[in-house]
Amino acid sequence: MILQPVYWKFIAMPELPEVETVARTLYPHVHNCLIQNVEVLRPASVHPLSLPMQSLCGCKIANVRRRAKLLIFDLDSEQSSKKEFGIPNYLIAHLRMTGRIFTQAANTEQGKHTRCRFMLTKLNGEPIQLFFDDVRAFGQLLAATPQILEQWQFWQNLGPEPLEIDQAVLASRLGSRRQLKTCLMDQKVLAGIGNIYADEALFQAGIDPAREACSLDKKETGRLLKSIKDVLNRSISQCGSSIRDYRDADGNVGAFQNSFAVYGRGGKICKKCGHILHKIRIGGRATVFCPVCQK
DNA sequence: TCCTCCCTGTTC
DNA sequence: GAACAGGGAGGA
Repeated sequence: MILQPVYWKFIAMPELPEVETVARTLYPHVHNCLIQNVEVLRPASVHPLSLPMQSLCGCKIANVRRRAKLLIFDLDSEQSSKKEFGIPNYLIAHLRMTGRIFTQAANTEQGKHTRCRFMLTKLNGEPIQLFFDDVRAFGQLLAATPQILEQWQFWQNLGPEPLEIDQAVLASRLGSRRQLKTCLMDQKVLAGIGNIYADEALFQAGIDPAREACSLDKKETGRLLKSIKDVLNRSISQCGSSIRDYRDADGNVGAFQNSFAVYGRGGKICKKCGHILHKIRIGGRATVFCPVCQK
């Protein structure tokens, strides 16, 4: 079944599992679509290193995939009509907090928070639109060549994908004395984990988020990696079902909240031991943990 | 290594 | 009408 745009356009706070889901569900809608025109409604939503968005005109979307929290459209640029701008190989979107990318009918008007819209045509000539909406306007689009990616420090510094590493790699990434949770959210250490999944993985592993990253022994590192992968994989698989559930929910757009053990549950009862969950700040971010279960 | 800022809708 | 949500840049 192909998910309709209305279901996945409401995903909030996109971390690795959410961006993965957007990539998978967007693919069938935009694969082989030709970019006919681009309208930038908020210039600051285009990354400073980006080629002009107009350079995307004439490019065909060959694939949609994820790296870290980035959504990447691989482009086939053979028919690019705006060669004077340079020819991009990728359109990359960082959704940050509230960014959303979704298709709409060709005659749909832009929304209040639409930052950029793309007019596309499918292989059969049918026109559709691709919207980039972003309430808090933190998200950015980047039309990039491989040369631009070489200059993009954030891209160059991205750590490994957490779903693809083994225990030895994780141990080597956690060598610093910084607080463990800060390290997990650092995209240079691991790519794709944000506040939600850091808290959830640390709870599942039973490890205190404020510990020094380098203080974990072998057993704890193994447990942490298992928990990270489990939380991410469960979310990726639940994501589909949660999104489908959304159809029946009455305006409640927070599809994943129901399965969180700690995130957003400060002051509530720990589902494992019944103790009150503590809420503190680590690295400037709200952090919820169980002082009994997490040592 | 840690803090502040960006941005706006929601909650208190 | 203030506090809060937070990823990452940039400065202390």
